[in-house]
Amino acid sequence: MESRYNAAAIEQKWQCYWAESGIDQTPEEHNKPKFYALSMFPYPSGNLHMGHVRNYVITDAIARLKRMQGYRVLHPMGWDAFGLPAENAAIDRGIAPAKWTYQNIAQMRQQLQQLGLSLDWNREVTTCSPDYYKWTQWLFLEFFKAGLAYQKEAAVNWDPIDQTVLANEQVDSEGRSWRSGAKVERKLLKQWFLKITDYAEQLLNDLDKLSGWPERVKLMQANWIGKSVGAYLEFPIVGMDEKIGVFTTRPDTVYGVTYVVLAPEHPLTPLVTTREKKEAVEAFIQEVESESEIERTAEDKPKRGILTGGKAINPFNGEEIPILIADYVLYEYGTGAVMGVPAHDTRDFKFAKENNLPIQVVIIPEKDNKTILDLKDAYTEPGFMVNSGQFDGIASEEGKIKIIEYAEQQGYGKARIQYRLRDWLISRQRYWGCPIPVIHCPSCGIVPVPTEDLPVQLPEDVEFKGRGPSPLAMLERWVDVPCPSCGEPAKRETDTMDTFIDSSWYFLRYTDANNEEKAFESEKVNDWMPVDQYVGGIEHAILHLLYSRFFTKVLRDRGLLDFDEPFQRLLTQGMVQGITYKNPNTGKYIPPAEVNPENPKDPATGEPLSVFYEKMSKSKYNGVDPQQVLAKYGADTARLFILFKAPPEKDLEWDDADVEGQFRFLNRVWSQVTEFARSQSSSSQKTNDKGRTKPEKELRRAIHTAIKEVSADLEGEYQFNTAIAELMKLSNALKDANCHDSPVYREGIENLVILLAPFAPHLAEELWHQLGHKESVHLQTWPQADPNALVVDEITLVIQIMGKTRGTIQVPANLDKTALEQYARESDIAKRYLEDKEIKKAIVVPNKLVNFVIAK
RNA sequence: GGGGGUGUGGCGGAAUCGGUAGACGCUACGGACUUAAAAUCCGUUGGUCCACAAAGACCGUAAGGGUUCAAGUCCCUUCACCCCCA
Repeated sequence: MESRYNAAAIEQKWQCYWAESGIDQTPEEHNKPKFYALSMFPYPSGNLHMGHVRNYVITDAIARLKRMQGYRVLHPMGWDAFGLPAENAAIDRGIAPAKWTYQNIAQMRQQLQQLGLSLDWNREVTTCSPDYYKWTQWLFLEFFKAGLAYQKEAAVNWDPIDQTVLANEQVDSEGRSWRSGAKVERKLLKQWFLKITDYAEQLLNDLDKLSGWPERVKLMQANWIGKSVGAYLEFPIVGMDEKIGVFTTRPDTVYGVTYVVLAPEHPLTPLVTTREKKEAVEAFIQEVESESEIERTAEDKPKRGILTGGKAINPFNGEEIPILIADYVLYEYGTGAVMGVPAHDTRDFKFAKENNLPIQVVIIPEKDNKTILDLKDAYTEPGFMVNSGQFDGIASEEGKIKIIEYAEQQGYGKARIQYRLRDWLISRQRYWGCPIPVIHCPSCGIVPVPTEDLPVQLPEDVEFKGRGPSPLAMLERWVDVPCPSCGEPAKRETDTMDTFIDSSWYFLRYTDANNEEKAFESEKVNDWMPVDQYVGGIEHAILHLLYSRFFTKVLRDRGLLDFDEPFQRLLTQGMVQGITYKNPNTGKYIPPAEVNPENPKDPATGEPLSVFYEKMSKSKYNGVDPQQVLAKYGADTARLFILFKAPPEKDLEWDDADVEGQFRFLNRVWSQVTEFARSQSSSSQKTNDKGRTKPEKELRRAIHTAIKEVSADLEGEYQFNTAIAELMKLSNALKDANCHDSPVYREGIENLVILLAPFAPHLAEELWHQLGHKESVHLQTWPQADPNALVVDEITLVIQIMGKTRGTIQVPANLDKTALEQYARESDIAKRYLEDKEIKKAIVVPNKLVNFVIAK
């Protein structure tokens, strides 16, 4: 037996033991309630960082707790393994993406195992593995069959030097490619989309079912979906049969329309442009083409527009109004055209002022006060309609309905609900992703790859040059295939899928991870799902979570599963921040190793540095490597520190001194328990259970208070920080107790070890065995507080005068109000303050306090 | 601009219902042990005042006001910071 706490030795020992005994595998018995604990799976970059550690430690503590509380727990792990970095490694270092990825996975898996996570590795899921992406492809075809996957022309970010499509995040804020530095262009290409907009209403409404989600995440999703209720109105073009359709949330302002704006890419643009304006319009379109969407719509940028020379008619009043094109109107959004009401829309107001367009007031704040408003800004509040023909005098809210009714009667338009949410563009012109399983046939069109031919495997003999189109597109022997339908020569789709597709169903696969016949067995998915507790970063608040919800609803409608929402409860953990030193004058970050923390100065210039906590990152030199922490203190200390330092959803400031503090605590527990274990083996245990002494009663109360408090802290919200504080109190109470040879002391020691097990699993296991137990501590039942032990016979009564606490006295518990008031009146404290004062009334809170109100 | 959130000692953070503000930990300081140091153990640690100590008083949860016997907690106003949307 080691006499000192040797984290490295015991952690290795028990990790081996757990692996051999299979204790972390998902139980199959169905007599217990299920609990599905899930962490967001990592991208296998090769190195575990503190953010990962925090994520997985939180989920593991929950999984271990739930097992002890009698649940059968599914707690799996996998890899979000497709993505760009693997291709960059291929380009920069000549290593095949698959090889690079699998190497990283092996390394990270090993790092994860050192944390002592109770994961079922038999259910490991790797999205780049053919036995996973076979089913990603199969699911894509389910979407295709349902009419939810389609191709259309869409503007993409095009790098003219590398001749490739870029994702938005590969374009910097100045609109340049991260790799080539070229100014990114917008180009129309045929792209695959998933029709998430068909589910917009459900995705919005079902947010109400997610009571276990943080409000702000739900709010972010609702904003992202962006439902707006309004009208679709049509403006006939002068001299043509065509009409310009617009969406507006303010049909009540339609009499104030003084112009119409088309997106430059709008198909009507060339038709409405007059000969005189043609040159200018074409030049403008070219200019806009080179701008990114962000540049075009940024609020602080001036809105640029140009007259096309064409005119439209406002069907409500028959007025002719000019047609413009402008950069801020996007073709992909809404109808690609907007009506301009400068008097009542802030953006239109600015645009009209900048472009000298007329402004017509049609809403006024007060009904009969027709004073012409001197508009310094748009009036966007509700009011009453004026200059609106037969609608004059109507309140604007009512006017919206009236205008829509009228438009429907006259055939000018109709009510419409519009969403900000757009269909999900899933095409990526890249190699390291899941191939889209369709074949383009000159005679049959788009033909899905037959199920028996799945997966469409990624070819391995591929060259990566770093420029040009996707390597897949250049691989003729892979692209050229016979059409599955007619047998004639055809071509494979060379786009791969957005990696968000891979992560939109991995949580389903875990429930049946090794199924070779199906993506998953419905019975198993329905048994384990929904995920009871999902844990991950707030950065996924919108996309990943929305896409996963979308997938779930589609698969439900395809009859593959029978629930509406995938994640019952969501915990968004805060960032892990490192101490950061920055020279405020030069803006340079200084590595902490070069700084004296007592007096932080720039080693180069001697200038004082600003010191703060910021998200760990290489460029700021403020990262802490988990490997080094594990090597120095062990996993249990790291786990305890992370859980204790801050509540899980708050940011966590990494502080070595606090890590040290947790290490000390574990050392104290170690000595406390091992000393007890030693004394037990030499001296026989005394058994004087009858009539406990006062110290025994007090210690028992401390023990059961700890059980009660720790359990309460982990119920509902997971307040690990206060739970661990309770364990520290219990340890302190055991230390101060002077009944070390009593059975109550053993009760305390054993409960301390059991309660510690979810947080410091290795140490708890070792100590449990040292106490003479043969079975794992992780198989123990979570203790229940004994209500008898919590009974107190004396309480501390607070005595207040006029609401100010003046002292406390000890009185018997559970006295009635009269008795309490009596004790309080007779106390020295009361006597001192109440001498020759008149007590007007006494407020008594049973078992808590007595407050005397006196005359002034 | 709209919406949401946060603000408590030197620091991280505690405080079911309105009922002893500062649990637990870190830091700092003092002491014990040691030839010495580290480690460990013991103590003190919101501020001000009363020469010190004790006893005590007053102030104190971003700022100001209110409700109440009693406010970190409820209401109003203001400020600062963060996030999302535009």
